[in-house]
Amino acid sequence: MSVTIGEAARATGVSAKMIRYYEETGLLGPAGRTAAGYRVYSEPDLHALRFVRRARDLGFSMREIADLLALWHDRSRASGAVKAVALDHVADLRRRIGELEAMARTLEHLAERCCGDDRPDCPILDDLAGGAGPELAEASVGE
Amino acid sequence: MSVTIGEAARATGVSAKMIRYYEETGLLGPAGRTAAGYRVYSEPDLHALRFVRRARDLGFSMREIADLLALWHDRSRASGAVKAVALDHVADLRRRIGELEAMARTLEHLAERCCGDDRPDCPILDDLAGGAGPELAEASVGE
DNA sequence: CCTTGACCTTCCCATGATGGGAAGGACCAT
DNA sequence: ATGGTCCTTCCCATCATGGGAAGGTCAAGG
Repeated sequence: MSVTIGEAARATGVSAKMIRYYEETGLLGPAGRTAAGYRVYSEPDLHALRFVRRARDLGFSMREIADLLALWHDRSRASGAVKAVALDHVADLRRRIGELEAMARTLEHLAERCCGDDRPDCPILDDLAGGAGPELAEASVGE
Repeated sequence: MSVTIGEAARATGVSAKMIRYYEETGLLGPAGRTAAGYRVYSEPDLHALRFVRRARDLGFSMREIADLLALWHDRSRASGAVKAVALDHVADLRRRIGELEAMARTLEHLAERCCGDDRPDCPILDDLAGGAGPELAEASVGE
């Protein structure tokens, strides 16, 4: 019925280190203990660990996961509240994607113009050194 | 000709904190000092700081920036070496973009199916709780 | 000359999520 | 009883950045 932290880790894909950390920071309540002080996990505990694991896979921060766990445990929650958390997170993901995309595009443009052979001339370094630089990134984004 | 760290920070967009950190970690050589121990920066120093700033804006890690600085200072570098660093970084950016994109798509699919009103039923929480979950993310990526 | 305010110095601490590893106790099978 | 595998707590590192304290410096103005 109850398993040790190592078994819980294997069963949920959350490392023992992280399980202790989640407990320490209050994301999860304190685990049960054996007489010898070993942590023990029952089925509902494993369920919560899998929940956290899945939320982390979706990129939620621990703060957001704490909110989601509270909503999960609140049977009278409004689904709109959950949706709001999810969509906020999506907006954050989209923003980060946009930033990375702008960087990637700028670098791809620069790399295209770099012959990439033994000669030292390099538009990439020229850009970094402040040549014509910063505007290109903006232009690339809007393109 | 020479400016203090605060002026260098304003002139390059790199915070004084970070300028000291770059020096401490060896990314940049030790700055000159006044008799009183104040750091002083000349035009070439500011140029290097702008280089670092621009590279960070493009998402390069400090390790990569160290490589780029070395290539910049090496007048007999092969542009192919610079291009390789840049394209490695682009590949890393693209990989991260793909991961975030998969998360965003999964969440958007789940949010679409969530009515988002006062009722408690919520496919988002159902998914996190392990309902039908993990496969959906994979499917979304390949879609 | 002295004060005031803006600046500089170093040093320590925090972030967020994760891993590594040491020292020591617990448990189980032989 | 012994060895191997687990558990416990505690400390440290990551990566790049910021906050802030305690104290020295400098320039301007009274």
